[in-house]
Formats: sequence, C-alpha cells, structure tokens
Amino acid sequence: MLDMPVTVMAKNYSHCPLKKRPVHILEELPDEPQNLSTKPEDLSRSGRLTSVSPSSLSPVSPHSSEKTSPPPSPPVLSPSPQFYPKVYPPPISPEYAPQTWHRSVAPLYPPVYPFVEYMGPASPYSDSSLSPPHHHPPPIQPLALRPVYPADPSLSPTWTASPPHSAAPEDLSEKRRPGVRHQCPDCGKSYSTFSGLSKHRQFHCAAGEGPKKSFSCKFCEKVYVSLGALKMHIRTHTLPCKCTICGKAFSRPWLLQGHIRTHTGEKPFSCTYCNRAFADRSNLRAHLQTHSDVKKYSCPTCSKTFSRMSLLTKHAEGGCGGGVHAEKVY
DNA sequence: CTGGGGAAGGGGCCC
DNA sequence: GGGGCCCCTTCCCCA
Repeated sequence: MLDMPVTVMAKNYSHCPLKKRPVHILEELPDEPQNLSTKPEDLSRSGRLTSVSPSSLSPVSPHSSEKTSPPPSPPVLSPSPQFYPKVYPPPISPEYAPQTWHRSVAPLYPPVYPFVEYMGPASPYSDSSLSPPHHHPPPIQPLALRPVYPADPSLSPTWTASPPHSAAPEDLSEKRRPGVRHQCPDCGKSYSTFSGLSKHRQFHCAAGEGPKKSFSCKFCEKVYVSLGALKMHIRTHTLPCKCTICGKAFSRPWLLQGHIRTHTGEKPFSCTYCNRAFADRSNLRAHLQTHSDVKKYSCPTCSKTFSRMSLLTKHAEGGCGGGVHAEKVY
C-alpha cells in the first residue's frame, strides 16, 4: 500500500477565517524529504513581503490612494494585447480539463514508460525524497523497447516495442557475439551486451532521442520526465511554506506570499479603469475583462462573450446548445 | 441564476 | 538545478 501522509481535511475554516478551501494538514510525514522550499521560513519569520516586481499591471502600494496616471476614458473595449500576448490554444472541454491534484483521482500524467528498471547505486532515486515508481511494473519484458538502427550512423535509430519473442534467434546470437561491442550512436559509449546498450539508451543517454527517465511521485501516481518537475510536485504534498499567522501551508513561497496578503490586506495590483485594487494579478486580469465589451471567452453558438471560462461553460450547459467548445476572443 | 471577486493550485519559462 | 515569477485555471462565496 502507498505510504501516504496523513492528510486531514478540515471540516471548516475556523482556524483561518480567510480560507475558503479545505486545508490539508500534514500530520505526519514518514521519510519526509528535506525542506524543498526556497526560503519559506525567511518569508514567514520576517513577516515582510518582498516587493512585487513592477509589471504592466501597475502594482501600487497598499494604502496609496494616488495614482501615477489618470484612468483612461472610457475603457478600451478589446482586451489589451499587453495582457494577452500569447496565442492561446483552443480551450479544453471541461470534462477533459486538467484538475488539481487534490481533486483528481485518476493520474493526469500517464507513465512515460511501461516500466522503469533500477540501476543500483547510481539510481536517480537515491534521494530519499524521491521514490521509484510505486506501481510495480509487470514482469519486465526484455527488449520491450529496442532500437532499430538506420543504415546511416548519423541518424538516430527508431524505437520499436516489438515483443521479445519476435526477435529471431539469430539476431540474439548476433548481439551476443564475443568481441562485438554495441556502441551507442548518440554518445559513443560501447557495451559488451546489447541489453547494456539498450538500458543505457533507455535510461541514461542524454544525447539519445529515445525515451528518457521517468520520475514518479511516491505520494501519488504522477510521473514526471525531469527531477526538477518531480521535486516541484512533491512540494504540493509536503507543503513546506507555512503561514505563521494562521498556520496554513503552501507548496511554494510565492503562494504563501499571496496568502499573507489576505492577512495584511495588501493589494498591489490596481485596475487602471476603476482604481480597484487586487492582491492577485490574475484576479486583476479577470477583473479587467469586466471592463471589456468583447470578453475573452465567446460562445460559438450565440457569440456572447464571457470574462471567465466557467461562465461560458455554465452558459453552454444552460441551454445555449453550443456545447462547451469555447473559443477565446482576442 | 448570473456575474464577479477572492483565494489558491499547477506547469512553464527565465535568470 | 533552483528560485522567482507569469499565466492560466479552478473552486467557493457573494451580490
């Protein structure tokens, strides 16, 4: 069974009047990894907020009533490009939209590999905070992934997932012929056995184009292709950044920083149209949509636009008939 | 019921 | 590789 941390789902928010969401309290964390936080204690101990970097969203001091520039009149109707510089992909239908981990039951990240084989002391999981995939793989099929080398040595081989029994006996004998070295076409390392080369190419060769290592979270079923991504994810379980005021824990320092603003009342982001201030930049961005006649999300059926995807989804589900195949308006 | 605000989460990117 | 930040998204609450 999984060695999960004890997570207490608070029934109410009495311990923090500002919270609207249930709070996960890690009561015990067996083999708790080191504090992966950057400087959470510095943040909470000092109680001093780091300055928010200036941006296009014009942060202002918490209690400043003066504005650096008069609000433009009247509000521009189309979203300012400075806020939406990206080319957005088509919105995902909510039924397929990703959900946050604490709500999700099914893993969002299917394993990259059918299996991961441990390689002894040099294992990437030597860090106690990182665990090997807790899904014990099915019996390892030798040659489950094998490279097919092209004639041109400068080209990377393709990988095939042919079952082991598909390899002809003569092929195996060829691969194990004494004196024959199996060289990695990507990095040049040679191995006495084909399986050695195969393992190298699957899990160690950074130059290769084959599948890379996978890093599995020991607290849930998510799998990442990089150690950094896994470490970042693990913080969502360990929640190393703790608010000294209410005790709520967060995965990242800047999340805690934003939370502390809910206590201090600091709202560094102000709307240039109505002068309303927000503690969160994204909330200001959403607010700016309310000043626009043509909003970000439009119904493909009736062309009505909405400031939020959730509103469009409700609209579509409410009988417009257009479904939730929303399109963003720019 | 709808629309908006508040709070928070995650991945990605840049330094 | 890690930290900080950005952006998007989601959920909850309220008017």
